[in-house]
Amino acid sequence: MTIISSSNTAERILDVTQDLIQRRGYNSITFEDISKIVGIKKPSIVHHYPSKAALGKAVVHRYSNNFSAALKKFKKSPGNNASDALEFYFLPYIDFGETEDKICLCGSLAGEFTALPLEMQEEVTIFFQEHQNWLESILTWGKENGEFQFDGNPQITAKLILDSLQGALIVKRATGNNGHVREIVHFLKANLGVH
Amino acid sequence: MTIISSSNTAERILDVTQDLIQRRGYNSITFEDISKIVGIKKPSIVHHYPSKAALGKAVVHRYSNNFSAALKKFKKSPGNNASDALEFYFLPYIDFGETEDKICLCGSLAGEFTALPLEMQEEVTIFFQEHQNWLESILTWGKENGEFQFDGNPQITAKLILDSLQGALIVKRATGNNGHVREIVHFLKANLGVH
DNA sequence: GTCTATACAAAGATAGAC
DNA sequence: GTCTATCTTTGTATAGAC
Repeated sequence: MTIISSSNTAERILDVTQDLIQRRGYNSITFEDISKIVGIKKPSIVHHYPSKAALGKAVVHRYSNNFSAALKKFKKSPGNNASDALEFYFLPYIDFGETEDKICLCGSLAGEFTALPLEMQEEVTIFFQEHQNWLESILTWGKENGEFQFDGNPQITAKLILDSLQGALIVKRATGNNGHVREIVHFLKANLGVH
Repeated sequence: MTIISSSNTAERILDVTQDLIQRRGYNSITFEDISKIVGIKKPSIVHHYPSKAALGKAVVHRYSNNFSAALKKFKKSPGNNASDALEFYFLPYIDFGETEDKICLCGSLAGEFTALPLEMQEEVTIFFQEHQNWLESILTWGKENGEFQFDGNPQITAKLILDSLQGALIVKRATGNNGHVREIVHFLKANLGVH
């Protein structure tokens, strides 16, 4: 067992590809775009990832797993309450919303869902299901301990939060309104009775 | 001035292209895809629309204008109240949500926003701004006459409604949950105090 | 207004040297 | 692990006949 399990280049290819998909989508980017930014030639990408679909799948898989691991870890950490967890969940959306043109990786891919290789579709589906479930568990937790006050059940409330965050990112980018995501987050919190 | 201002083929090209973009996005579709469905050859498309960007712009422009005209007309019609108007607004989203894989045309394009020709970006921007404004006016109307009860101002509430509907469509398609959009619409109405 | 033929560029991918 | 060279297919677009 080696300590370094993958070359630095393989990771950098993932980083650059993820960034490009978040900005421009999957179908419009090419090996040429990626290779120029990484500073290698096209066949070097193929050496690390045998096809564009394989590269795409690796990118979503890493993103989804990193996200899930962070959520799971945060929820289990002692000293955090439901409000902290929700605040933690909002952070990446706020960050993306403050860039010029970045949206959630899976939000970007969901916009082209049916034009995606099947192996990528599967990863995107899992991402949204996990996020719905995690949010539902946080809302249930916060409602039971009195941190949150809201009508409706935690499941549909979780869906509304996820949908509105994903929607906020694409609408924000298309309208150029930099405060948009932050406003939505603030409004969602107010509607849960937290500040 | 002629009664028939464009050939039937030109319209059918728009119809097919719009449908394909709603299902698969802009960058993944080709003249070949469109021509096969319309039943003509590729150069015949170019005869009607000189470039893919011009065709794309024509599609968004027609969609956005038709949508705007319907909204404006409905609001002005005698006998309609704010609740009717909101219900009217939800209809296309519910319809898309009940298809296998269709989302809002502009939601689809917003997902690839920065990979779109500039002339298309401009149309998409206008679409979202007009919808935000129309929703805000409906919410203001309904709040003032007592039809709606909600915290927060009409502007941010309008944004939340638009964002959550757009987000609901992409999340619904990616998760395959057919009831998703209908649930969100029901929840949004409940939170405005209407049934 | 539609077609055949074709130009031209770009894409994903492979072979094989270093 | 990276490169040059190349293959094959596909995409947008043009020319010009019918």
